[in-house]
Amino acid sequence: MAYTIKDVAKKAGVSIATVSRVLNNQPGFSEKTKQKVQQVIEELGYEPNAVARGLINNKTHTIGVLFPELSSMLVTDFLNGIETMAHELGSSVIVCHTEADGEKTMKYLQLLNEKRIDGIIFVSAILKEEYYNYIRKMGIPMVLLSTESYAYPVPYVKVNDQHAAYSATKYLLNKGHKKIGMISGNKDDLIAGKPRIMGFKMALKDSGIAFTDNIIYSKGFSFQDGLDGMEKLMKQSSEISAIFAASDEIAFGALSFAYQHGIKIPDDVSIIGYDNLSIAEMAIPPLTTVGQPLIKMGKTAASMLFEMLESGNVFVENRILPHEILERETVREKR
Amino acid sequence: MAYTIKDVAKKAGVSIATVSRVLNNQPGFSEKTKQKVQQVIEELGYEPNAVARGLINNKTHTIGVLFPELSSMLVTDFLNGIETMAHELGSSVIVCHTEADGEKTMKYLQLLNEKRIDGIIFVSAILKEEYYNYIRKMGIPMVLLSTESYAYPVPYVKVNDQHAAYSATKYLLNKGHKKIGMISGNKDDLIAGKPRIMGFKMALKDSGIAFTDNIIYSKGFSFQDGLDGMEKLMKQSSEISAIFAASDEIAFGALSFAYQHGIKIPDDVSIIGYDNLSIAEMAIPPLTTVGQPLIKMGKTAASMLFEMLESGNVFVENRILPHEILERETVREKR
DNA sequence: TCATCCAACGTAAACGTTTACGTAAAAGAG
DNA sequence: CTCTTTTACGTAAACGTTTACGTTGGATGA
Repeated sequence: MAYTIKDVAKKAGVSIATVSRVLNNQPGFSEKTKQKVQQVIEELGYEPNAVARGLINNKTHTIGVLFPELSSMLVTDFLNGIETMAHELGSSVIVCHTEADGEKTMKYLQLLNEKRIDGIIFVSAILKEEYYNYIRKMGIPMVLLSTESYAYPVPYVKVNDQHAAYSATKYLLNKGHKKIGMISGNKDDLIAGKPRIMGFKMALKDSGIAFTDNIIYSKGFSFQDGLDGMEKLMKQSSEISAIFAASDEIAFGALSFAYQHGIKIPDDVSIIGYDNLSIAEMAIPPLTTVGQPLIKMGKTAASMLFEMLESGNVFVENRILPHEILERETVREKR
Repeated sequence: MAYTIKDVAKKAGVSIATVSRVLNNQPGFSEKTKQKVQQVIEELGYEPNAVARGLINNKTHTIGVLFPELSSMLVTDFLNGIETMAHELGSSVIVCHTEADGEKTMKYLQLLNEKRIDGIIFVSAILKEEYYNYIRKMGIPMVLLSTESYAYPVPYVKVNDQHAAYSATKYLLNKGHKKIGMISGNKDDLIAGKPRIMGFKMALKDSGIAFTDNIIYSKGFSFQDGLDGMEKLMKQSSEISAIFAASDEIAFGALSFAYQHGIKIPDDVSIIGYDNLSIAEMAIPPLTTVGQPLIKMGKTAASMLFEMLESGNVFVENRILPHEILERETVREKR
């Protein structure tokens, strides 16, 4: 059994209150007793029980992070950022992966509630009414990462998807491309799907390019979607010279399809992705992409949460982090 | 404030002991009171406080996972497996990334100790004496994932690296290759480095092929190591027709270098990787590799931990999971 | 010198559970 | 019908902390 504060108190010849006081550096003890107590703590290797502390302080120094899936490559960087910041601020993080399943999500929320975590970061999924209501009842702060809620006042950290998509498309236009296609994600996805499509369309329109239906609508943002999307796009509008892929994984799929069918990238077709996953620069050829600052986003989400925790405010400013175009080798100037 | 067991007891007109009994399904209450209590619980939306439970039961239903880094792509799948199994068995997982830093690791261990977690999974790093001693003192079970300890009796789950490397090399040999090179990881890494080198050498030897120094020793297992390794290897022994890369990331680096320098894969040189990361099949061309069952390994590590927790044993059988060769398109028969 | 104040503690209640123990009533045995 | 056993509870202690409150003893002030 681990030593308790009582053991320390007895051995140091003081009361547990005094031990607690030096532990928490609260006034009410002399230098001499401080020395003595700390010496005993050292000797015994005593370490306070965070569970007991949590019970009385109503604070567990633990936050929960809800991911729809752990297989996506985005989460690694998000988690990295979150964990780094949380640990810096003295908290631990519990990961949950909900598989985008409503029932599972509720189970996780219940679990996290029972564990009395201090706050929640909700990642890359839509915040359903059921979730929101439950978390409200829990009475703890929450922030959304890489998603936002139109229905509920929950602070979020994101990049501006529409703007980023606009930039990506504009980048292709500036390179002289006129016939540009897009392999989009799910157009019914109001967070990551539609805005990127909107940005794409808007850039074309602003450049005075007549919009010819060059958008392939996929189910998701996966490699397979890219593979399928590229096939459809090539069949449907073979004259295009550049493609905006709504995610890096889609871009990889497109790249793969191109490779399999002798389409040279970027000689025949240019491709720009979206996300800047760590593997983007490992692609062949290295993928030009509009990057989200993934780790930074994770860190930001965590600090927002702690800001709310400290201030006691239920809300905090949203953060729109800047995107950035990483020029690599999948886009070529069109003469 | 959330409701407590007292609120339930009062409203149901029973004592807190009775509420606790129906909560834990322990004998000592009638069907009628059970109904009543459950109804009140439902009405109030009461959920037990796991912190208080943890204090008295000395069990937090939380395990800790220590990763050296969260950026490697291996961890996603490991974490996925661990989290899935842990949640299935009613526990949460706290992630820690130590950045392979001794001091940080000790800090994390201390934190986990204070939080009174039930067990630890230690991933992909060497178990230093300091760590081991500390965890022993914590008095909780631990299992090693994708690593093992020669010095201490800690159960582990791994694939047989040497055997897997042997298989990979043999696979190349069976395809008719005679001049085979290897881009290895760190040869001083006794867990993931040396065994793979040994397996490689042994396969060559068993096939009666004179060993010519065709091994490039890298610092790690990264993309950059693959890029550099491939360059060195091509310079040093340009006549080789096949390469065994000690990790998929190294293989990606090699692929990239080959692409940049007009070396055709697999026409000029065949490459086999190691790990079977999810992105292996997204590579161009899709990467032939010897696969570790990453998710399965994570799940296995978790179940071993829970087996130890339930049985109270400090040890449990090690698990060597089978590897498997995934034939894709980076290896070609040599005529 | 004596009242006052403050630093330096100790005591005990509280946090929300679980559980050993006690007790009254119901059920069963003879 | 009485005695014993069982069922269905309630009471209170315990888990390891924090903290409000009370109690010292010495320093300070007049």
